[in-house]
Amino acid sequence: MERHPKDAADNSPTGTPSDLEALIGYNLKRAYIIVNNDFRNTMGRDGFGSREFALMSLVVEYPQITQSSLARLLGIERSGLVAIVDRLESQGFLKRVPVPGDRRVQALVPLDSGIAAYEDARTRINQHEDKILANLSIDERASLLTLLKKIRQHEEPSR
Amino acid sequence: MERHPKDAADNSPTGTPSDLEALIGYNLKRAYIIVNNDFRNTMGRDGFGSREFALMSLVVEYPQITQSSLARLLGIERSGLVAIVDRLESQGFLKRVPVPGDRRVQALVPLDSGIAAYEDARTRINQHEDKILANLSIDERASLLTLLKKIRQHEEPSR
DNA sequence: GATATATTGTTTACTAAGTTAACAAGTTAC
DNA sequence: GTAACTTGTTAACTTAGTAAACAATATATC
Repeated sequence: MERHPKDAADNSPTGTPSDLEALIGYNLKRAYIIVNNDFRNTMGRDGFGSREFALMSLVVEYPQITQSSLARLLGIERSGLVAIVDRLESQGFLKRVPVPGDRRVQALVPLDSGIAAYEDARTRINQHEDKILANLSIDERASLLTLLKKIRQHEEPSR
Repeated sequence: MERHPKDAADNSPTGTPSDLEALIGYNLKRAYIIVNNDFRNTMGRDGFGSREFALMSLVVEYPQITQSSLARLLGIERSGLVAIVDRLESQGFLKRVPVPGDRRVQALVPLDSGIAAYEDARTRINQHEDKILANLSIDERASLLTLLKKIRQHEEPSR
């Protein structure tokens, strides 16, 4: 009952590898969508989204980091960060603290429950990556990482 | 004048490769964003978006293809396709034609100006891919393509 | 020390690229 | 003939952002 009615009208997948399938950009997008969907499924409705996770990861690694630094590291706009930080703060995962030297700045500090949630997410994400990369050998994973980073060299250094 | 004021407050990038940077998912997303942005810049304000291009590519390759087949091939919902097809039709790049055997279906047929626009986009996209993949050798490109396709094997076969 | 320029966090309004649910019209399976 | 399904479509919604403006504060330059 899963069969699609070989549309009388069209002559779609003849097995020919289309132009499209030879494009890195197209494959990158499709792969990204799969990975992102599995990330969501793995983390569940209430868990970290990928932005929240990435942000917490950096806050845990660099306690007292500034929102502007964070935006630069994550490659997103300062304005976009606000909502993410708001959410994480309201969940009690981090707090904004004033910085002595500069009254414009509010440094982000991870709270205990935030660190715990991060560690927890971290292990679930390892499983998630193991799952989506099940078809790749260890070498292939390393290779993929390297290749993606080579593409990332096209990033504007920090704006 | 491009220097960022080494925030007195935070101890951000110490050169340590963060946890985050070791994740394929994160690198995939960052790479995807770069590629997508360059795609947009390459195609310009009025050119094809990536969805329009992908769709036109398949319509050119499989004239008379059905919207449902297209949605399956592209991995998106039928409902999402409608707006894209509307736009391409209003631009005179393709038309919907009724199909003799099945009155529910409207096959998509590329028009001459659509084929021309596609060919044109195609060459610009080749340049775009050459640009974003400039750091990769021919072998590395092939390898990247293969690895991305391996991730794509996790797609639900066609729903 | 005054003034110009820049940075920080924030709000608001916007856009892109989807999804889900519902529907009428038409088709296929039993 | 009826039940179940497919097709294209609309409408309402969600997610992940961007861009522009702003007040408060900091830095640089004369």
